Amino acid sequence: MKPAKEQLAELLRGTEEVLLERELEARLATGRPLKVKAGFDPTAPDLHLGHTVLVNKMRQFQAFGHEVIFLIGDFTGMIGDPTGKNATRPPLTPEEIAANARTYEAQIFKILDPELTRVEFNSRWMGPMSAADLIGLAARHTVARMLERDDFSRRYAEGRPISIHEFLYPLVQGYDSVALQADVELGGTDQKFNLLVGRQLQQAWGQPPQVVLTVPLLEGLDGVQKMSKSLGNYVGIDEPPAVMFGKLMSITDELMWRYYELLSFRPLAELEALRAEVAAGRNPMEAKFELAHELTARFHGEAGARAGRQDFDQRIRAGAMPEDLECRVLECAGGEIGLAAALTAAGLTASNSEAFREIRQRAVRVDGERVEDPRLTLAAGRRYVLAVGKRRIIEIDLRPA
RNA sequence: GGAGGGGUACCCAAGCGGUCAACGGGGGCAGACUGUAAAUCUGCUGGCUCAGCCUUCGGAGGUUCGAAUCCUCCCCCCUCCA
Repeated sequence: MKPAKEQLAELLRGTEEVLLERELEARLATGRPLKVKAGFDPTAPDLHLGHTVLVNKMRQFQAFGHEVIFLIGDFTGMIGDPTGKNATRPPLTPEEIAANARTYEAQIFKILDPELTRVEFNSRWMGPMSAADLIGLAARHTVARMLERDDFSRRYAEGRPISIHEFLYPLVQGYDSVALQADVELGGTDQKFNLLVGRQLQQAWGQPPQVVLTVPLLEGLDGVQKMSKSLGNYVGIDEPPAVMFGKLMSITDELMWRYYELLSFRPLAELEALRAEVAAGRNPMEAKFELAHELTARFHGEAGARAGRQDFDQRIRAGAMPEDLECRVLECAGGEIGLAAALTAAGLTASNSEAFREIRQRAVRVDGERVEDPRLTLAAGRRYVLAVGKRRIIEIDLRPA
């Protein structure tokens, strides 16, 4: 095992906060493998790059020889992390949980070593717990401390309801640390409160309190809001290589460095050197290529990364026609169809009005030829390649109705 | 229960009787340029059979030659007091 100092330096990379750093250093110094826990919601096994910031941190611990515990909160999943608008969630069936767990494993084992990863479900110890046990657990925490949580205090102050069961979520998550005798718990910054409850409960059970290490929430492709599927600014780790590569190439130069810091496995010294090269005049695009390559290769292998790069070069840089153009059959009455109507029917524009606007802006091409006349019609009985701008392109097979 | 403020296009936000399909910003799309889908500049951003027409400003009525703008009722949000 590497010296504690060296481990610590790596572990602090991209980390938001460590409570307490000296405790972490002390435990690393013992030289024994630490139990490092991170919890995941069983209902959303669809990971994107934002989630992998945490998984990457787990990987670091693993690489240093520590025991990483991937905890699936199947029991806490019944509660749902308090948001103020939830009711108790219907419990997932054992089949659903098993299926979600498999999905998780397929995804995280692209980052973590399956041999060295312990997968746990908190229903293992929470399930058998009796009502008396639960009361005993609840007795270890006070309402005042619970209300320290932002979410709760705000709702309480505003007079909005807080259900008793919502208090159980942090308690159960905290008790997981007791059950596992965790040395370290990892989580996003939004998890800080829950992680701290773990420390407190461990003390109540006579265990040394776990070190809490939080990682930032990754900004999405827009560079502003946190990455999330619902905002559409995400890169899913199951997305096809070409899509993943392309999305990563579309980020701003500035955001690229943030992604390097939080997502790349390249050593810090190397990143500093890269940054210096770009500052000295090297094309940032090349640095972005390297980032896109590394991340795409992580989830799709070297071949996938090369394919992504190739797709990008052909379609975006050279502006070449894609090989496998989607072809859609369109029928038209009267043997011909107005270009605008055809664009809309083909799904390239949202409305005829938009189609007309695009034509007027000289953005539309038919068979590669730029169209100037908004009233152009297409005769049925052959195929056309329609394009709006560089990215929206499709082939249609126009048939008489 | 009392007092007041507000609901405008994807989001924020002007407008307060005609020149409003509705200022401005964000987002989105496109064009130019380039180092890529980055940066910058420019244009567009309700619908249609598109040099013309049609329907929008919480909902329903009304006044008027004419309303997002005035009146009535209704619905919904927010702030302060009890």
